[in-house]
Amino acid sequence: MKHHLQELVQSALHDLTSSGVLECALPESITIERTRDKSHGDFACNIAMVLAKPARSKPRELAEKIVAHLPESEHVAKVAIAGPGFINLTMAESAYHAVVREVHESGEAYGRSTIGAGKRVQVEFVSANPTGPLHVGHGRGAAYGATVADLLAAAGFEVHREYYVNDAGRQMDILGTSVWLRYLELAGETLTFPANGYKGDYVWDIAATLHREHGDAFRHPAADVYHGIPADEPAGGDKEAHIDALIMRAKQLLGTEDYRKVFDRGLDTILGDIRQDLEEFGVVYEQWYSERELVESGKVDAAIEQLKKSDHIYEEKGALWFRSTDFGDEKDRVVVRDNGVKTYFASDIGYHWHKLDRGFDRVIDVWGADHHGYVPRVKAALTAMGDKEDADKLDVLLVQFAILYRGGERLQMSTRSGSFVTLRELREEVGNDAARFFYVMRKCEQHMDFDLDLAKSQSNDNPLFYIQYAHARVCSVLRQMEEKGLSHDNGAGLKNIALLNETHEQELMRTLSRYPEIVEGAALSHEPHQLAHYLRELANDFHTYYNAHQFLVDESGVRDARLTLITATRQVIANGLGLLGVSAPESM
RNA sequence: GCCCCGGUAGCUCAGCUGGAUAGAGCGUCCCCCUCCUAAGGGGAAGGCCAGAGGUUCGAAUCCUCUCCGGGGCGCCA
Repeated sequence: MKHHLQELVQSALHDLTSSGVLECALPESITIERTRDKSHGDFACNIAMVLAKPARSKPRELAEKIVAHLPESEHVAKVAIAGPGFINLTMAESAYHAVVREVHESGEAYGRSTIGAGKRVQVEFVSANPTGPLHVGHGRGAAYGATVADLLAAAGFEVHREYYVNDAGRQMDILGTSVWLRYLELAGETLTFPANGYKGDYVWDIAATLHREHGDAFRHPAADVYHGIPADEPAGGDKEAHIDALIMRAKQLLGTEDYRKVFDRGLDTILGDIRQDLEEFGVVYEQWYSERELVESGKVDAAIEQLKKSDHIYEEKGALWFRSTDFGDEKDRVVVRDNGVKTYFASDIGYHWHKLDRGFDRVIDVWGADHHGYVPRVKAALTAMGDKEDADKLDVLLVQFAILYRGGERLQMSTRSGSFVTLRELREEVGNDAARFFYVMRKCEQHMDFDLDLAKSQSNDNPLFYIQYAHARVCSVLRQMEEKGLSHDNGAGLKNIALLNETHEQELMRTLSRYPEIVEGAALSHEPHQLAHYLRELANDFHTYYNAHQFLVDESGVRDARLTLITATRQVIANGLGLLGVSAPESM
């Protein structure tokens, strides 16, 4: 609908320039907006005011010329010039009738577009270290990333969803070592667990499995394990040095092969749990990209070489530094530590370099807001290795924290307090639908208060309930219809569509017509909350209509037309909820 | 100290790529079931858009400064 109007104005402008009446450059796109106030028609165009200055003309005079050249359209009922020079357009009722027809013809595809033109977009999200189960903070990134990806797909982009698995590096070694130490305890050794180790119950579970499968095969006397290890923090030492030494000892005593077995048992268990958790949450990936494979393929080294070649690497205090300050970062960054170990940043340079190499037109990273300081250095590396254009292909979307509330009380989310922290627990408490919906109800850069009681409530305080109820109500009406021995025919409904002349019906049709614009806008701006808010409005229009009018009336023409309208509404609600990863129940 | 995000109705938030009288839900008050789910609907009250400057035909929206919240600034990942 909007695109149609843009074309009309475009054509008028074209006429004016080619006939020499208008002598100035035309803007790339013409802004057509929905009016806030119905007395201004359905759409407003500010083009006359925008062009007034370059065309050295008065806005209203220019508007008159444009209006005079607007091509005829069966869908436009009225054109008026108003205020400082707005061109107000009123659509014919037939335009809205056409929308209802289109909803039924397109079905699940209504709202999808081709504006993405098949451009390849990679969306990388969650990517939590597989050192423990996902917590509620990851949940927001999961819901947000998955929805952005689905919206982009609906807008015609070719989307590649990816999880970057940090299955290499020090944190994973700490996990492996933690598992081994717990295993030793289960095998009967007595030891003091390191302050910096992973203390969650899941580590015990993994250790138990390991012990069940391998018996005492990996057992070594605690005295040997701790011999010569520097003191831990509680004993007045450095917890980092302590755990690093234990990792070294584990590798030494177990040997490469056995260490890998212990390590992989931890990794596979946790990663399997994460995959299952996400899958149950309706979050699926095209690819799980392994950091270990990235490192082993030599891509990280190649990236460092590339930086060396272009003279962006220098050595200082035994470490290798990337001169990121040349590209606007606030300080230079270490890529290889003085002990020869590559930093996480080094892997990330290799990873992002490879991302661009894979030919994506755009690359989106969804990160927690606490990583914001990390953005300039990754962009710096991409610029250093390629050019500014490469770095510009990367969009980093930062997601702020969610704070959980229950009974008006803020929940402590520390692991220690034992109060609920994992995504799985959240899903079990409020359900997948509410979790998905509430996570994306707010802009990602907005700090979010997640009210658990609200998410569970069955009333219109709860926007999700309210939307799902609208869907269920339509289904209920159809069930009632069958009970009355009536039947419904969309074809007949569409033939009688002009009978829908109640204000509530026109309102509802207008809202339905906005859906494609909402999906497109939400996709391009990476803002799922726009869709969530829209669905609330649509549900509101429906509930209002439901209260004001009876659908199952005796007159079959009106009845068919009304049922056609409400089933179209049901379709749009289902489509919208589908994009948010939420179900559309037939009864509640 | 530097950087990022936020500050809009009593509460939670939309609106922010500048547009016409600033919106929604909750809460408060009033009203609506002989009728398809009242698990719903309608209406009212409620605002110095944190503050001060600037840009312009026009600013909640853009720029600068100040104040108040939250987060981040490792040879951690």
